[in-house]
Amino acid sequence: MPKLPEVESARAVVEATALGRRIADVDDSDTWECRPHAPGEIGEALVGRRLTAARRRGKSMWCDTSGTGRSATPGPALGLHLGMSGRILVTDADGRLTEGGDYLGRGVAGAGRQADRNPVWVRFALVFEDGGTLRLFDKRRLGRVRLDPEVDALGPDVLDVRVGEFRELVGRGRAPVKARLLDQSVLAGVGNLLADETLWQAGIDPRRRVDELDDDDLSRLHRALRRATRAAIARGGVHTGEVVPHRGRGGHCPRCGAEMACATVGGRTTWWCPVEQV
DNA sequence: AACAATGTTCAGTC
DNA sequence: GGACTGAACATTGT
Repeated sequence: MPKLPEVESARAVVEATALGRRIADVDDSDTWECRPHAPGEIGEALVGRRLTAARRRGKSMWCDTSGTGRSATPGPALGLHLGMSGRILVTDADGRLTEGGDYLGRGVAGAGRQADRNPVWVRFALVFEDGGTLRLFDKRRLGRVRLDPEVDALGPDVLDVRVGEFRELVGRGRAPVKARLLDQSVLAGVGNLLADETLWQAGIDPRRRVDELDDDDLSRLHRALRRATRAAIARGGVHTGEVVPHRGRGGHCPRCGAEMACATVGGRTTWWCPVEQV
């Protein structure tokens, strides 16, 4: 379930395994995943080019592309949004995974490592001249592939904002604090689970309006967000959080044992500890 | 078998 | 008119 940490892992894999390989063919036939492009449009723009960089901002990821043999002018960027269930696999000429080619990265034996590789879930693919591939598996089909994605509308990446800027961005307005954390135009990269984990660690009720938070609240929130994000990246996913596994009916706060509360906040299912989060 | 879940987008409301 | 809310979207697991 890709959130920022998974996207960062995928980006690192693409950077390590897919750059510099000449694109010989493109499967962009899935018109939903590749909307609003027509079939063949992405292929036409990319064949003959190479990926030159893999970038990420929040949960958005994209690759820069090189010129072709004829022209040195760089090609369009290739946006690869993983949505909710997207995974990227890179293979070599023999069809084997290139070293590190699983988005989970090294050393993480996540559940579904094999399960999510059903061929029918390949929604987009690059075929390299050397016979290898870069494939986007996306079970739930909420991902998106597009040329020159709009990334300017996104706020700064979670890990790039320091306390001062964080207070300024998050403290503005009067939305519930969780809704603000989820707003990608304010801060890029926080998903539903990471928001819950962060608020639990900071001891803040997700329904609190941001204009009711003081500097100390915002500082704690900032620290908790950085900590939760880095931990999730290091461990290979948001699901490794401290409180995330206790979301769900009958769950209890892993610190105080109180029964977790549940409501819709910011349009998303939200779980929190009604005792410690105030 | 109906429904919850997930992130983004878009239409709508205040 | 900016800030905010809620539903739609596709698909699958429960």
